Amino acid sequence: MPVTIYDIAKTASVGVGTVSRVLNNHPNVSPKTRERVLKVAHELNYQPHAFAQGLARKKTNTIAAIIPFFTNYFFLEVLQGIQDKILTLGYDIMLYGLNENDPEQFESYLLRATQKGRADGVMLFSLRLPEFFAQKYKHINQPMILVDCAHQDFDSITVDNRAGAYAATKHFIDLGHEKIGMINANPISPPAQQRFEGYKAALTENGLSFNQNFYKSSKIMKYDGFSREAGYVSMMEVLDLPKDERPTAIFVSSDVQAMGVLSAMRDHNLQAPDDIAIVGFDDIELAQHIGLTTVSQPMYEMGVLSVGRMLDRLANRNGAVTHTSFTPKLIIRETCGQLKTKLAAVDE
Amino acid sequence: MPVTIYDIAKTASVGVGTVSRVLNNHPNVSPKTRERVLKVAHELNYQPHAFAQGLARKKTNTIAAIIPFFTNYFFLEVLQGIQDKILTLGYDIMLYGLNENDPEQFESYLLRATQKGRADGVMLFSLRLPEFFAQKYKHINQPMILVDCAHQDFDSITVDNRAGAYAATKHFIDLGHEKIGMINANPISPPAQQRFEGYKAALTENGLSFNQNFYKSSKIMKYDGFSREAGYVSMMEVLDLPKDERPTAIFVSSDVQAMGVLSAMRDHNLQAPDDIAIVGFDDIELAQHIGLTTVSQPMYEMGVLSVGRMLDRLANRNGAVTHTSFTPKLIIRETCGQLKTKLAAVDE
DNA sequence: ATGAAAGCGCTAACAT
DNA sequence: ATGTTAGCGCTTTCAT
Repeated sequence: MPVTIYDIAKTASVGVGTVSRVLNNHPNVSPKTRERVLKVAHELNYQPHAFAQGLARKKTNTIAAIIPFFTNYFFLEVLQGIQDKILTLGYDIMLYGLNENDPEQFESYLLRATQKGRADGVMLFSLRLPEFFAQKYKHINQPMILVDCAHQDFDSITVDNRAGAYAATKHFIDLGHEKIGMINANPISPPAQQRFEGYKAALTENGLSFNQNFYKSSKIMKYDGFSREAGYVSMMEVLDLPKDERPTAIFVSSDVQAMGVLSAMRDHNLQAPDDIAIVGFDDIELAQHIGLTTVSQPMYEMGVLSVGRMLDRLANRNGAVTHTSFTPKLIIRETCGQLKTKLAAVDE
Repeated sequence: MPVTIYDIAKTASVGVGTVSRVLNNHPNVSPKTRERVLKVAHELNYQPHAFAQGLARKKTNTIAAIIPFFTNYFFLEVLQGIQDKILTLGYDIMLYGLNENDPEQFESYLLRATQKGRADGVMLFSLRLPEFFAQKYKHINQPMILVDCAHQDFDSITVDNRAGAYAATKHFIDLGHEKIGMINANPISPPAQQRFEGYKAALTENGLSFNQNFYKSSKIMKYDGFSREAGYVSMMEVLDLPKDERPTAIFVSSDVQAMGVLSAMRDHNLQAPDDIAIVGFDDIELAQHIGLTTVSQPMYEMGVLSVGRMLDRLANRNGAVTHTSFTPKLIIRETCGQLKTKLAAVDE
């Protein structure tokens, strides 16, 4: 039989109110009754009932996290940041993981996460918030933090995709490349769009012109083109070009795509960086293993920060909406090659 | 102001009991009142309060999952199975992710997950259950399912590590290898121990003897030796041997370790399978990318099954404890090489 | 400082 | 078939 505060009250010969007070560190209770109650509580091995507490306090101490599993390492690392931080704050995480980019499932999660008495707030990851839901949501008294996606009416934490793409492309330019291509995911996805813009800006701001032949967007739409297969297919298109019409360097909009790109090259007996230099985006764990130069996002930090934002918001519902953007970092490894003039000296 | 069943009752001119009955599909309510109540509930956009329901029903409809994040893809895939299955059953997942193999954090999670009114059951992944906790837990009326770990007193779902290791080793034998080594994680970990047994059994049952020089267990203890670094260090030890005293094939106890093994080989200008053939274990996503032959576990299925077990157990607390073991499958890719006699014909 | 009692929003037993 | 009421286990106001 589970022990309740009534059991404690009876054994300690006090009222339940007093028990509740000592358990919650309320000031108005004499030191000796406090001590006595605490002792009894401990002896009885008392544990508060989470749901009963939540109901009475009108607070669940739970945060719902809606996360697309298919972002793999991205989500995994962000989640670690969240977990570490939230732990110290006494909150629990309710997980809603999307296996597919399925709008219906997404909506059912959204509904569930926003159900009364389920969670104090919801964190949404890498998912475009449907506008109709955004409107509806604003009337619910429950904060929502957007991570790796944005909407003007909600707090968001993102990464500056444009800056990352710019840095990657600029690096190629600094290395002496002039024929710089890009293999993009589906440009309908905001990150893909932003990365494209960064790429193009780096080109034009540095005296190079954008060449349509060097740019391929994804033909495979699964995961918005952020997939190995999509990268493979796009690279095959590039390799269809006569050798001297090909780009000498390619910025790929994600590391998974870069995997496919590298496979395609291998199938043509080509190597990076010797034949074509490659830079990816994301810095998934794999990237390190294969020496892929890429753009790294502070995922763990983003997770930590998002929890901070959530708690701020929980404490102050009416503060101004904030948008925080992290600047990603170029991680130079092998696949981008070195200064073109030195290339002859490079061996694998 | 959130709408409650009292609001519905008032508007529909019925008692709250009736409202509750129609909302819960109880039989004793006339079709027309049912319809009326339903209509009002819909118009008022009613949502039940999760915690209030839980308190009254003495049921949270939540399952706690304690998962080591550092198992990466293993956990990710299992989690996908769980999520897909649990979704169809109206349960939610409370996530407790371990970032490090930290016993203290583990215990605090265990405590939290088993707190009254927090979750109806807990699923424990890849984590050795401390015996003292197992004893204590048996008195709690809350089922626990063990996944990828085992304890005689609790339902468990595991993979037959021994059989997987046997299959991997046997494959080397079939390929004509005679000097077959193993690079193991920390043998204190049950999976490592079991994989070692399978390796040894395959050797001795097929007329080969176990050679201590060909066997290395992990010197690096982080993650029980299931790490890239541990694999790297162990392989370096192997490569310290004179060339003709080295094994010609090595079974590695995990894919992450195999990554390190491959790096070590690269640093010695060696290649798999040409110089030394390699087979891993786990079939992480990476394995496919780099052509690593490995042993694959039905992770998604295990997740699905674990949820099934949990619900069975929730429905019948006193049924006999079950232990289910999946047989893993050898996935043949490039790093194990082909029949030794044909080797000359192979080119990368 | 402390006890009694009224909620929190729901379910379920008990009347009728 | 339906309304009323007593919990579920806790917090918090209101007396004292």
